[in-house]
Amino acid sequence: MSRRIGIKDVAREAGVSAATVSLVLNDRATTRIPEATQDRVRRVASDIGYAPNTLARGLRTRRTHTIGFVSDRIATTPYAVRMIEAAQEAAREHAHLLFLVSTGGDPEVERSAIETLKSHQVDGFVYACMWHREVEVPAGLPAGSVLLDARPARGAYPAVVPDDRGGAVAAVQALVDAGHTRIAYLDVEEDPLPLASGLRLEGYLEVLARAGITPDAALHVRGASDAAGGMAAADRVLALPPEQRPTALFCFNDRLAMGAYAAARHHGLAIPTDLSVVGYDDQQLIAAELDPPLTTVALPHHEMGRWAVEVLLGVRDRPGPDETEDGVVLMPCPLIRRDSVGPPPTREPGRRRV
Amino acid sequence: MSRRIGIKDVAREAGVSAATVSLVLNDRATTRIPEATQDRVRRVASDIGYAPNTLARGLRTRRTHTIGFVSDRIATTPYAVRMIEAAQEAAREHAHLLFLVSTGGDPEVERSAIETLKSHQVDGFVYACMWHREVEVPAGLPAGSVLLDARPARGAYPAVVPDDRGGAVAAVQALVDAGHTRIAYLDVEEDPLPLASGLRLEGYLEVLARAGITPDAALHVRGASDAAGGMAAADRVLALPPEQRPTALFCFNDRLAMGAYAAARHHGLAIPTDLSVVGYDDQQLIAAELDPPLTTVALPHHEMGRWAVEVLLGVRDRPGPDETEDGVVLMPCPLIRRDSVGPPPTREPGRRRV
DNA sequence: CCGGACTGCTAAACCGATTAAGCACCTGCC
DNA sequence: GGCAGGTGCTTAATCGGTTTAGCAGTCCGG
Repeated sequence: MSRRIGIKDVAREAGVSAATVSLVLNDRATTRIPEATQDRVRRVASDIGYAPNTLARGLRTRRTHTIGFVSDRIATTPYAVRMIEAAQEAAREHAHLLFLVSTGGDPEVERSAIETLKSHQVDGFVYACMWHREVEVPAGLPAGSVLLDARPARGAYPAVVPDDRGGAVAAVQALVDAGHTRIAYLDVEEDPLPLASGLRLEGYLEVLARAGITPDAALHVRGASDAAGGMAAADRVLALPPEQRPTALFCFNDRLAMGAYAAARHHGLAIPTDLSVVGYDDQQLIAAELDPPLTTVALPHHEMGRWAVEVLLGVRDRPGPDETEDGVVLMPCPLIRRDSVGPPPTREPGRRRV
Repeated sequence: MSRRIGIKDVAREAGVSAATVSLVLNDRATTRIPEATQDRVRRVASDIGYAPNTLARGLRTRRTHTIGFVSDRIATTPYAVRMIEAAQEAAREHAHLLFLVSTGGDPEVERSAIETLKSHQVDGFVYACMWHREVEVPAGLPAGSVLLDARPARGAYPAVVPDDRGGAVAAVQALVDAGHTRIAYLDVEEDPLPLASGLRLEGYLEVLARAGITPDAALHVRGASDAAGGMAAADRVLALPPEQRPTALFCFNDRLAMGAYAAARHHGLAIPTDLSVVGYDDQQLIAAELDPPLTTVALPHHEMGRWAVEVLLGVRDRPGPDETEDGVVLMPCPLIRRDSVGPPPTREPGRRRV
């Protein structure tokens, strides 16, 4: 193959200097170069199929139009990937390219990935987690990097996380609004507890308090973060004596909710007639497929991913202090209403199904 | 911030020329430069924190150590993302970085993404689909680009797709081995039909033929690609008269299988005692969470992703013609044995459950 | 007719590396 | 003493652009 077509070729063909071509194609100092010349240059450029070499340009301008997106994992939880998709989309809208690196959470890999990206002269970094976490920002991550689904243990970085507390408030409020007063929280059991666990608990308690409902410790149960754990946990609260038994379940996530459905079935309870259930995460594969479809709270992965690169590129104003908590912005988690919430049963909590 | 540390700084500090530094740090022409000097250069480089500028190097050497990964989507099906993860992992192992672009399948976006990536001088392209498809390779995609989960409609490109037919063979064979002779295929209903649908049907029929089982057209049913569709389709075959009713279901995917579980429940059939079920895709969220856990066929996303970049980088030999079909390599789909397959019921297909 | 301002460009340095060509010095041999 | 050959580097060109400074030429006012 012959040499790539460069700015010089355009210059020669158009009968001007390379400098002029550069000025024209970058709309620089445009006043000084007459339209006629500009048109000619542009015509020639497109005729001979000129394409700029971003490398060369970046070398000179020190802006490469690339972003390093470093993430602990990418494929753990299915929908967190939306963050990446949204980040890439936002990057594309602003003519940037995303370098994707997943480190598996290994600090050494992380460090070396950051160095590599720096040597590629990325314009900035997004440091993402696939779970809402507090992170020790890796040494070497430049100031101004933005944190995604992570809050910095120390240091000031723009950061965005889901508003787990607000999401829980919306979920539990929906239950209260439907008339429930005995609402259980099927929490997750993990070591260490995810940040979201405590935040959602706060939201849960906040709504109860506002509604004048005294929290019942027996209604806060924990289970492993899967359907089996959800089933076991739900089973415990559903086995309580009738007057103590909850009429609604707020589940830490959709998998627990899936287990709760199974437990409800075993107890002969129909959803939402006898028991209302709200999940969290809005995992389509579960939430939409369950029978009945699960009312749940969605994680704003898309919005967060977009936010991160827009802030990084400076095309979105960083929020004022009122929108943030300790400097990290809380992205709202919308309640997705489907069919698993209804009013509490009026009398006996339902008859057995066959 | 002061200027970046460059090769010249190392040169000055070590008392040699920039050329020497370059030669030493790249282990070039090493015979001509004495160990003492080399050590000194390397020491200085690390002392003053020299990091090479990959852009400058790439400009000169015409190798940027970057790969363009362009994909129709990234977040549609959760586990397909593993392809990206594996591709990135393989790239990292060979000191390459991945530019991730998702185009949403829009040809115009695709075209422009490819141009952008070219202007960034990527060393090569992976063109990926999130579903096994035949694709019209976009104009502008250079020869030598590798196709991932896609087979080219025309033109010769290295390409890898899952061996859907082989996966179906494994699945149905497991059923036959368990003793089943009446095996239904719960196929997907979509327009157009995915390639996988036909291939898995071929595998299904192949096993039946080998086992001397005459296929029963009534046992090949289609449903929408979700739990509801699976339920409806399963319902149809389970409602057949006892002597025609299948004792095992091979499902196009795990979501259909999930629906089949529900249908089985409605018919009072226990899995695997009364009915055996095999899925496809191994979507953890479904397959592992179902009760009982679903035996299914896994898509080799990880292996395919890795294959693509290894072939692109020339570190893996392209397969001989025996491993391929029309020049595209078929990556095996392993059967994941869980608990949804058992021998067919001996007499009556089970009593009603309470 | 001269000087200043404006117009329309170009020359050349620069970004940070790689690399081909070659220079200066030393040694050894005839 | 002269020359070949080896050693240990350096010089300078190059990759493909951007950008600053400034050069010619023209116009215009005085």
